[in-house]
Parts: sequence; structure tokens; C-alpha cells
Amino acid sequence: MGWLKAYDPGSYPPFAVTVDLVLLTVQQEELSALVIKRAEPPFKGRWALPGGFVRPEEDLSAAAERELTEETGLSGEMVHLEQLASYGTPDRDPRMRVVTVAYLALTPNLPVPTAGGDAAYARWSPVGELLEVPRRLAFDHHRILSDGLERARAKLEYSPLGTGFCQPEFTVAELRQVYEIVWGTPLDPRNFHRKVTGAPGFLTATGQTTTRNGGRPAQLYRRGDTSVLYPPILRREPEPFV
Amino acid sequence: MGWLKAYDPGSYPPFAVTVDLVLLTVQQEELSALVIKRAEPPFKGRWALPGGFVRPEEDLSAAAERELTEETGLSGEMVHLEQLASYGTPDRDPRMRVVTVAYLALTPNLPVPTAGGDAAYARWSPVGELLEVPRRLAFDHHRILSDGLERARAKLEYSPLGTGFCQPEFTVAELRQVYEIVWGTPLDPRNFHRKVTGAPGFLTATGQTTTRNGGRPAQLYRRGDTSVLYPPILRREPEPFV
DNA sequence: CCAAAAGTGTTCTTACTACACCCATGG
DNA sequence: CCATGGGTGTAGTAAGAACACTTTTGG
Repeated sequence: MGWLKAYDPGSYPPFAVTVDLVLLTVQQEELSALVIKRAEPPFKGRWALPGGFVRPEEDLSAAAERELTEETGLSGEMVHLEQLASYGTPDRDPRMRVVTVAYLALTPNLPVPTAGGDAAYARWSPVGELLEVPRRLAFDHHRILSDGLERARAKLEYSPLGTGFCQPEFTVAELRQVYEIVWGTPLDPRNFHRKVTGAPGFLTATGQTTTRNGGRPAQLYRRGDTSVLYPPILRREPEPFV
Repeated sequence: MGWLKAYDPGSYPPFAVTVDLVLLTVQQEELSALVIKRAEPPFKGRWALPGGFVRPEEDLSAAAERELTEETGLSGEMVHLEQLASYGTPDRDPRMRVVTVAYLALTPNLPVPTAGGDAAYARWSPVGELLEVPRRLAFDHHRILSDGLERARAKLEYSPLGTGFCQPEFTVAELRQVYEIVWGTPLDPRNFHRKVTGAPGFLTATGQTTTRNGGRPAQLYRRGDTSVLYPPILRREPEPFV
């Protein structure tokens, strides 16, 4: 009631729809997110997640991939880009009613982006610093980044997406460091090794070895072909679920 | 890069934003979803998920709760209503560009809804029938319902939300039947009993018993106060994660 | 007494933790 | 030859699966 009437074309309240990206990477022993310096009000001079309007004939996921490519040069086939959640509080943008659909991607260590030719335009910032203070980020991006972080942490348990943080070829120790940084917990190297090499389809050995981390040469692996990790790599204490 | 310029107020492409609800319940040994018969084109006469426009000053979750109350009489405090995902393919509604934010709720067995006074307006339909054929539901609601079903199944493993399908006071066997119906797998009654009574905070005993299911009297329980199930109640073979 | 459902106990197996120990390189 | 990290072996423990068995009602 009211539904059918309101659903009449031409009589609906207009919204702006954007996509925002939570792009995470691991660099210098820290988990970082890509942020953009806002050049215009509102929140002029503050950092914000990259994002932009969905175009009139564009799918949501296509808009997210386009933004990803614009900001990082990565294509949608190269990284796993997944929908995170949508945010639409009426006052989240002071200018107009905006609903944003947030996407999450875990990317390998990239060169510092300089889209727009402005060195101060975009940068990777440690997630810990960005979330330290609730209002450090523009709009409701603190919330979005928090949600993205929690999703990324959970994904590492049950999916092989942690490899997305690594170079195409990586050692078990490099992968373990990713887990340790994202979860903020030390993991037993020996048990971790057994778990990841034992999970079918997670890793495929290249046959090559490397000594780039010192010590005995380590096997190099590539990401395997599975999308599920079984058995999962579990954190000690699971976080609240909802 | 186009972003700042396009983000200028007044120059954004207008969208309609709706919320759609995946309301699931268990009745007569079947998992069912609430569907509405469409009275107007497009998809006139077809079944669709309940939903409607987000109002100009309304939060997304508030819109979902309002729709929930309109369709079922349930309030947002009574049931757990969670955001599922957003869908915005350009051609998903032939009349205009619509982005919908889907919400999921697991509800107890309710009387057949008759909102609008029309008995044919809304009903509970078995999910299996609704998903049998890809185009049985209007718009992209097949996809949305599939996603909601998969989310509900996953939720039962790690959260106590399965109790949402039960009456306020229920027996372990009644809860087990919910799991069996949602997952489509038989579960060992004895091991299930141990798991759910052993998971801290999942169930609180009322001290009452009932013989309404025949046999030896069974303890009655209420939903406990935890939001995480540890240890989880696992299905045999986990589904692909992404 | 018997059927039916509730609930407990027991055994086997899997997977995790912790940690001892050996391996292969660079310096 | 030794420091460093890579990798395997093993013992103890937590939790799941399968299933025998006891308990308590209704008829």
C-alpha cells in the first residue's frame, strides 16, 4: 500500500548513487588503505575513500571496476573485487541524498598511485592511523573502512584471498606475514606452513625456490584454484558475528 | 578526475532507490519466503519480493523496517533484519534506473499476511518452488532470493539466528528441524542436542517441559544472549565462499 | 507393555597447539 | 661453522561422527 502507488515511474524520490572502494594492501609491515585527499568542500582537505558516481548505463560492479582501474591501474580480472555493503543515511552527504555501494579489494603492494598527476592526491595510509580517530576520514568512511577491515579479516579464515596481498609468486613465510599483519597476531610458522600447504587447492608449488628472506631456500608458490579454504585457517577468538 | 567534477551537486545521474525484503520462515516442513503478487506491469501477475521506495528523509535500515512492519506486523526490535546486498543492473527495471538494497530476516511462523485486505496479495511460498525456474519471480528477485537463502544457510552455522524461525519457547528437536529444513540435510539428534546445549549462551532453559512432540518430555528453551556460536554448528561440505 | 521421542555415554577419528628437532643456505 | 629462516615429527587436546543405550512420557 503506497508501494504500488509510489512505484509509479516519475514519482519517486531521486537519489545520487556512488560506489566507494576499500582498497587494502600490505606494505612495510602495515595494513594500508588507499585514500584520496578531497580538494573541494565538504570535508575539503580531509582524506576519503576513492569513489564516484555510478553512470546512467553502468552496472554497480562495473562502476567499482572502473574506479579501481582509474585509481590503481589494476583491472577487474586481476584482483578480487567484492561488494561490501551499502550506506545511505540521509545526512551522510550534506549536499544531497547519496546512497553509496562500497566494494572491497585486497591488492598487492603497488607503486604509490599518482592519478591526476598530483602527488598529494592519493596515497596508501595505515589503517590503524585512519581508524584511530572516528572523524579522521570524510563522510561515513570511518564506518565503511571498519566494515571492510572486518570483512577482510574474516575472509582470510575461509578463503584464499589473502594471497591477493602477495606478489604473484610468494613464499609461505610471506603469506604468513600477511596474516599476521592483517590479524595483528603472531602465528606459529611451523603450524601455519602445514595448514596452508595442506589445504587442497590453496597453493600450487612453482618448483622454484628463493633465498630473498634469508636462511634456507623457501619454495615459491602461486595462488591455487580453489575458492574455499578447507580446513580453514582460524583466528583464536572469533569476533562477534553480527 | 571526473570524480570531483561529476560529484558537483545538481549534475549527478538520478536513481530510484528501493529496499527489497527476503523474509524467510519455516512452516509445514518447508522453508518459505514472503512474496507479493504484482498488480501492475511490469511483471503484472508475477510474484515478487516485498519492497518499496526509500523515502527522502529515511535511512536504508529504517525503510527496511517500515516495509517489514507493513507486510508482517513485526517490528524491527522483534526480528533480526540484516542488510544482504545491493543490486543495480541498469535494466533490472524496464521503467527507470533502480538500485535496490536487499535485507534479510528470519521470522517465526506467522499467520498468512493479508496486507491490503486482498487474500491473493501476499503469501508464503516454498523457496524451492520459487527458485525452481529462473524466471518465476519478477525483476532480478530470483538472484536476490538465492543470495538470501545462501546467507541464511551460512548464518545458521555461526550465529544463533536459527532460533528466529522458532516460537519464543522451543525444544531442541524443533530447533533441529529448522536446521534440517534450511540445510536440506538430516542431522543426528543426539549430537545436535549436545552441540546446541553445549554452546555457551545459545540457549537458556526455561525449566518447563513439553510433550507436544510426543515421547519423553523435552526441555523448553528460549534464545540465549550470545550473538556468536562457539563452537559453530557446521554443515558437512562448506559451500564455495565467494 | 510398547512405541516414540529425549537425552547420556563411549569410541574412533580429525584437526589444532606447542614445541623439539633437522635442513639448507649466506656470510 | 654458525646464524637464520625453512620445513618435518610428535605428543597432548578439543571437537566431531557414529551409534549403543537409558529415560520418560502417552496410549
